[in-house]
Amino acid sequence: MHPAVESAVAPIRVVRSSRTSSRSAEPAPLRTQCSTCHLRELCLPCGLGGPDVERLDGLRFARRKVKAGSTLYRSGEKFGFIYAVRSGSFKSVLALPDGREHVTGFQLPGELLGLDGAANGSHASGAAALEDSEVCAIPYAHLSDLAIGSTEMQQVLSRMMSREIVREHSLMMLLGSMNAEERLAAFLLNVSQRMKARGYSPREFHLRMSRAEIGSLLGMKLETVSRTFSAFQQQGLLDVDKKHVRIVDIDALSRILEARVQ
Amino acid sequence: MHPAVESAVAPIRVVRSSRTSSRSAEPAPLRTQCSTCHLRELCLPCGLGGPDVERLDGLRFARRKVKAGSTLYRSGEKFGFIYAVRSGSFKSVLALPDGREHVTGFQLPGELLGLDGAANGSHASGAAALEDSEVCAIPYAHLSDLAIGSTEMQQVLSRMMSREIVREHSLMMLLGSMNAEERLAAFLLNVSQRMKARGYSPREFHLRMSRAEIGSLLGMKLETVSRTFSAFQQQGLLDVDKKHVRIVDIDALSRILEARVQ
DNA sequence: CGATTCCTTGAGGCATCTCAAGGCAAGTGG
DNA sequence: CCACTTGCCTTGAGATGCCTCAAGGAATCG
Repeated sequence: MHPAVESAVAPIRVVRSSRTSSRSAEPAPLRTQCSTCHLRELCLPCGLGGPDVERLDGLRFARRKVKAGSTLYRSGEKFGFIYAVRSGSFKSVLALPDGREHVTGFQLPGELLGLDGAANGSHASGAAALEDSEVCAIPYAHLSDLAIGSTEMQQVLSRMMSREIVREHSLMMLLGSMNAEERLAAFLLNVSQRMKARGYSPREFHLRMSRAEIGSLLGMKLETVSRTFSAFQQQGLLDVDKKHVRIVDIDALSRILEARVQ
Repeated sequence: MHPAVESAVAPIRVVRSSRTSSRSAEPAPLRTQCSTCHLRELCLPCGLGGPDVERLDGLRFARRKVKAGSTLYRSGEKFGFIYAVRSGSFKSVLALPDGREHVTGFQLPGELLGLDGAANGSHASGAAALEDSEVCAIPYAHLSDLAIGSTEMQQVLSRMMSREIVREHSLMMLLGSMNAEERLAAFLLNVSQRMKARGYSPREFHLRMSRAEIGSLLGMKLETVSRTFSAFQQQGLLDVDKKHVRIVDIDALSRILEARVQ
């Protein structure tokens, strides 16, 4: 990732949608209001009513830019914020004592980072930007305060956490019982779906992460990731050029999973 | 653990604090109060103050017995409760469409079940008792209500969820980058530690789950689990007799992990 | 323009899976 | 009480999918 990653790659830009531009964005200092954010529906898992959003607005979250390759927070760091990706993308990593790391997830705009910190008051994993990115830094204490008065807000908070649990469930599933092709197919379909949810093409996208990072997430070596990409291309499922991926036959890709999961 | 696990194993009983015995426990119908529960410190992750515990007591959670092998809830079922294991033990499983299942965790007394249900209002995984067991059924809505008034209660809730996230992190780590011996060593050390936290011997215990279930959790076939047990025994690390395990050389077992995780 | 990073591909090795057989313990019915 | 079934565990032998090691190419960066 990082500096280099962009390369001659995709022009597909991340976020940046319609209604943002005119107000509150440009001359704004570095604060954000949820009510005017186009990622609102993605960040706040469903049904947060008007009054609650207004209260959220009261907090006016600070934004924070993160350069490609630099970290948003590190493993072991004190937990104070959860972060919502505004633009760009991140990886979550568990650091091993010896300096190696294990990727536990990639985050796209509208997705949350840092939820694991609530367990002990310090982050179990770290997060690093895969490209120049921006986040909303949400003070966890403030969020908790808001939740004290509101069932809804309370539930949103729980739902966010629970979602993370469910997400990891399926990753465990993948790591525990799939072969290389199934893993990569699952990964690609997952990315595809998330891109779609963000209004991008589900059939064509740029992976901001390296083969090694994909491998780390999926529990395989980078060579195997590369070979599996090649295999998919040969089978006519994908069109791959480095980090640019076009899904040619999404049904066949799905069938790879169904074959195993039946 | 409890009833059965004890067997020839550890006599060290769990918590059992001072003020418990005399009141409210015996003739109780099938309701429980947290304040008098010896698993309190395990269920409620740290620091829930007096007033909050009192409010919890007001809920008087229903108990529920679950026969060995029967399910507490199934994947897809409507989410209404979270459960705290009182006695016995459980497995959490993700059901695959074809009927097979993947174990995502084992729960001991004082541990919680069902947290994944908050994401969508229905359980992503199911839970089944590994032996005759008993749980507290905690209505999620009531818990949320309590949390509305209390920062502390609110945080306990979040902490419980976050813990689950952290727990799954390490399982992903295991599944993603360890070999068979490391996986089993990690599993055994984890069980050992949890037994210890419950006042049982960390060196000798009964595994209530089958080789196949351990394998499912750890991402290996039952034969490999069996072979790895045998290997550990030959290396003088364990004394294994079916489900009864005695850890002979816990340091060597730890070193197996450190070798990889360095 | 050399250094660096990342990706691809090949060849061979090994860890784990697959398939198969047998043992042990508990439960069941005659 | 014994024959039989059933479920679970163990162990062996062979197959294989992924890893390891290695080399080369392409793009980026300073």
